[in-house]
Amino acid sequence: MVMQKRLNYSFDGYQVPVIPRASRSARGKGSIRKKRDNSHIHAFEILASVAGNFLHANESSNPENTASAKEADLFHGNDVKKKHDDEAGLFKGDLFAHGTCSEVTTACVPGLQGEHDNQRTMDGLSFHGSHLEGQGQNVLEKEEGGLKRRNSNEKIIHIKGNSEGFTEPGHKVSKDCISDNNVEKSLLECRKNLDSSSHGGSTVRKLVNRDDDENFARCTQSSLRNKMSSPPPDTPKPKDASPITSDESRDNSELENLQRMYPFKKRKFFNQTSSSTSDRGSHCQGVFDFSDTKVNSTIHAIEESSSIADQQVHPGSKSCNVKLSIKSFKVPELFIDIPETATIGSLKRTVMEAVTAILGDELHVGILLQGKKVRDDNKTLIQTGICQDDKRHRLGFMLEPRHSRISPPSYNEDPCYLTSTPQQKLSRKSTSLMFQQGTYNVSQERSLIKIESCAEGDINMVSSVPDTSANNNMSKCRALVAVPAINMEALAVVPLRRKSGNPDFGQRRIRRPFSVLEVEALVQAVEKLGTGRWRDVKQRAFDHAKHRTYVDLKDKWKTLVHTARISPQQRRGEPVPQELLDRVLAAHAYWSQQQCKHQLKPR
DNA sequence: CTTAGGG
DNA sequence: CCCTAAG
Repeated sequence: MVMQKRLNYSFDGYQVPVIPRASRSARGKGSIRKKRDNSHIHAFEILASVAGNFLHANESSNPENTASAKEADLFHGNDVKKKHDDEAGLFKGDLFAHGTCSEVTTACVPGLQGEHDNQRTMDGLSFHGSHLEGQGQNVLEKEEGGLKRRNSNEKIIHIKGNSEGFTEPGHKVSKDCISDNNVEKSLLECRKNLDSSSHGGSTVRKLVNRDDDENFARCTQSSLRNKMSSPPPDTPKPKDASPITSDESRDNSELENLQRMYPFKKRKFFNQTSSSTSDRGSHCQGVFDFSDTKVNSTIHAIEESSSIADQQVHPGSKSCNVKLSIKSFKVPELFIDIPETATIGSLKRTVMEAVTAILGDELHVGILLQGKKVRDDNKTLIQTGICQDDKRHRLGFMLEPRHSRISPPSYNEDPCYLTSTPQQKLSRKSTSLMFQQGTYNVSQERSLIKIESCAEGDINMVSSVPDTSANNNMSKCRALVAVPAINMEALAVVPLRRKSGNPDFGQRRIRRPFSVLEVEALVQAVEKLGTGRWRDVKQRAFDHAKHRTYVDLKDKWKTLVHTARISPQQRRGEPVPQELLDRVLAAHAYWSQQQCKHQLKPR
């Protein structure tokens, strides 16, 4: 693995402009898929194929698996008759034939981290203490506040303390399962490993894909799927779980962690057409800076109209309006750790993601007066002491989870407590993002997350006071984000559905570009199955990628064919290796021909 | 539910 | 990606 120099950017606070309601809703219409994808998300996604980048080298070294060999098999008639053979047969020598997974990396699964030292690589995301409430948190690293890295310095996103719920989905695969020979056996082995959650031993390597749950082709297996998906997202974890060191608990943790793994990269802003930015929901809560209590009227001016302001004015007092102008909300300091080789686009996305991590959806505003949270929504401004005279020194706003129920700190469940300072020990549970069966949803529980200093509590929160405590708190609210140098394209966006709304509330699915790995998997599957069996292709190579429907695959193939035909200059997006495109054309030509033959001479 | 294609 | 006619 190449060590890449990383650049660190630190944002001491991130200004989040107050966005007029009208400006959001990027995608207003479109209908959300009416039918739910029945496939379930699997935390353990196996990459059955190798990234295109690795293909060349591997293919050349292993005659048995060379593309040419396979193609010979595929495109020279012999295999045609088997077109509709049983699936088992199809697994033979195709998907896994291309290259070997020698380049697999290991997912840095929270909870596994530090436990499996034998894992070759632990690339992935690592979040300290933040999320993973309850489940599996016991396995979180307890190291104090630092970013922990495994091996390479890449692909690590570490949110320190404040942000929660983001973990990288670990796509792992046992190397054994991708051995050159006996693919089927390997497959079984793989499944077995997955099923048993690495009972087989610590030698299981995990292949990770920084992408979401997407990229990859995996060892699809229904049994696995069932297993993985069976436990309800909210299945309570055994609180009295045995020490993490036990394989079993580790496995469980692993499963759970994986289940809740959520790519940091998922954005969740733009969705809902008609919702306000602030009610999006967040993974954590932030404290923000409130500028002026009374400023000239600006479009941002907030008069006494909000919940608080709507209250009746204190009887007897002159009803004067309090005008507030929140120029921007400030997000806690963000640390970005990104390779020098990363692109500007990557940096932007990284920052976006970091911000998104902090400002999720379903947020609501909290009011702080003189550092204390004003909990009574029914009080009037004047009753509360917010009036023109207050100026800015006493009023503060903060973003917090919508249903911020602060529960007594459960040190057992919240890893965060292990590393937090007393002030940071704020409720931070149920923050994990999870995949719900059939849909990419963020756990609703995620709304419980908060950023330390922003927690509900009477800690001296922030606020507007431009000095001391605010700064201190701010410094604690940092998010350190490391980003992989590559594959940023794979950072897909995930649709976030409003918890309140009808999930099926028409919404166009977010665009999730295919990664090279996915393309590779698709190509391989199509080479083997042909272009008219998308259902099978899906099952074969994208079985666990619930967000990839067979229609998507068909569409992707269509675009791949198109892409392969146009000049490289005209191509956009993450470049697809020419080798793959060549295969696309070859396969396309081959299967088109087959189709013709079939039509002309059905029998 | 799948395919196949146009949008 | 979406929408849909067809099978």
